[in-house]
Amino acid sequence: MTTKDVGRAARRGPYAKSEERRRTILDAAHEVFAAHGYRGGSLQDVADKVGLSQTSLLHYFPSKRDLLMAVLERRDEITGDAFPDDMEDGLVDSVIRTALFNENIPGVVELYTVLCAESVTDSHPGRVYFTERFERLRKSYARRFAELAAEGRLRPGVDPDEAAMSLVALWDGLQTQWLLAPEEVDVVKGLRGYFNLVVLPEPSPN
Amino acid sequence: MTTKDVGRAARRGPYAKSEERRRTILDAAHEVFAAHGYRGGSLQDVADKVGLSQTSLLHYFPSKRDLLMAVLERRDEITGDAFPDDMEDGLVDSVIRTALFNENIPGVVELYTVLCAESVTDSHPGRVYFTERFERLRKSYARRFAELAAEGRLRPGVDPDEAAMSLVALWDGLQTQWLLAPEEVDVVKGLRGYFNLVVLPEPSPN
DNA sequence: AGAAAATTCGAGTACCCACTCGAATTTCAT
DNA sequence: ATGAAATTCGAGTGGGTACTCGAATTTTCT
Repeated sequence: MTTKDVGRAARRGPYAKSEERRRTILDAAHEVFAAHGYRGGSLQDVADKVGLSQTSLLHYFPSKRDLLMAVLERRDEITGDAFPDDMEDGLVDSVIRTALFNENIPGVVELYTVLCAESVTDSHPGRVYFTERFERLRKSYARRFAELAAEGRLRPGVDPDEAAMSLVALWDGLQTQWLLAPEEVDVVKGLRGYFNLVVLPEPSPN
Repeated sequence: MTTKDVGRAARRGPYAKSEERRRTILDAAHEVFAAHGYRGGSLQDVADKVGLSQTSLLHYFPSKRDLLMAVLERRDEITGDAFPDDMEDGLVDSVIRTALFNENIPGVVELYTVLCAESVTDSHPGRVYFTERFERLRKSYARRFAELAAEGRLRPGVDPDEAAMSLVALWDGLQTQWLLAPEEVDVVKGLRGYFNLVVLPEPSPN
């Protein structure tokens, strides 16, 4: 027997198309939550977008809350920011590259921005996700800034922890302004400006 | 005749307690929208908090949208940030003072943060308010930074417009992180750090 | 005091919400 | 092929939503 058979029932895995269906649903939910927020978006909206009944949707994700959590996990997969450490690039280059990449996926940025602020409201299911995300990001960037400091490439007087906190804040704030006025706000420019203030140029090898 | 009398009707102003009622309702709506967002908060919640029927509430504010706009206007009155120019203080001091003040009114900060991000979603009634607010803030701060630059107190290479955009972004981003982790994030510290990087100390009068 | 206007509310409307239940249909391992 | 599991859905449940309507009550002006 390949699987547990409690009594005499034989469990069978999900069918072939199942995984693809789940991805389709997640993409639709991603759109809906980005456009209307978690509270403003409905399961019916998502089901309609997939071309599925609301009931069938709930077969894959047993509650709206579960759907949201899955969408947030998928967002992490798309952006790959769950592991901001394992880059070979330096801090500056990796941040700028991601920011440039984000310019092409405004929907993902919108989802992030909308849900992040919504999550500070009472008993929002995304609250833990964002709290932990910020904690992780601050720690990760603080380490990178500390490395730069050790190389003498951090401007004297700058605290790595504070720089990390500020970098995350600046980035998020710029994205919010960019979503409201894409023509007038340049996220990458703002981040470059901050790095120019904080990290000193690499010493020429003389 | 003191007022227009179309036909023969004699208009009478609102009664004595009316204005106070309106303020009470606005305060309750402020709380509700901060705690649950615009979409998540209901007129019933607000009415319950005031101790009024939902119908009576709609006598004062004919729609939920109107109520939100009134709340946003009231927020401006509270923080007085509609006129960030007419301060006698310097840019740095006035920003830091406001940030210190905000530490005592987390509810106002929460309302602002939640509604701002929510307003980037489809056809949100607050969208215009926040778009215009950002435009106004960026222009105002850019002028202040330009004044500093004229006095030789802006670090060389720093663009006033970019600094204004970044200051607003940093401030908002710090507030978001502060709401999610008040013990770990210090908004004032982050802002001071940025000013230390960007504006040079006043030349001693020798 | 009397009348009109402002305020209050109970009841109702039409609609949307997340979620459940039971049954029909499709897939797939044997 | 066949039977059991996975998938789908129609119908319903209980509840909430913003908002309307008509009438009762309270306030204010004359």
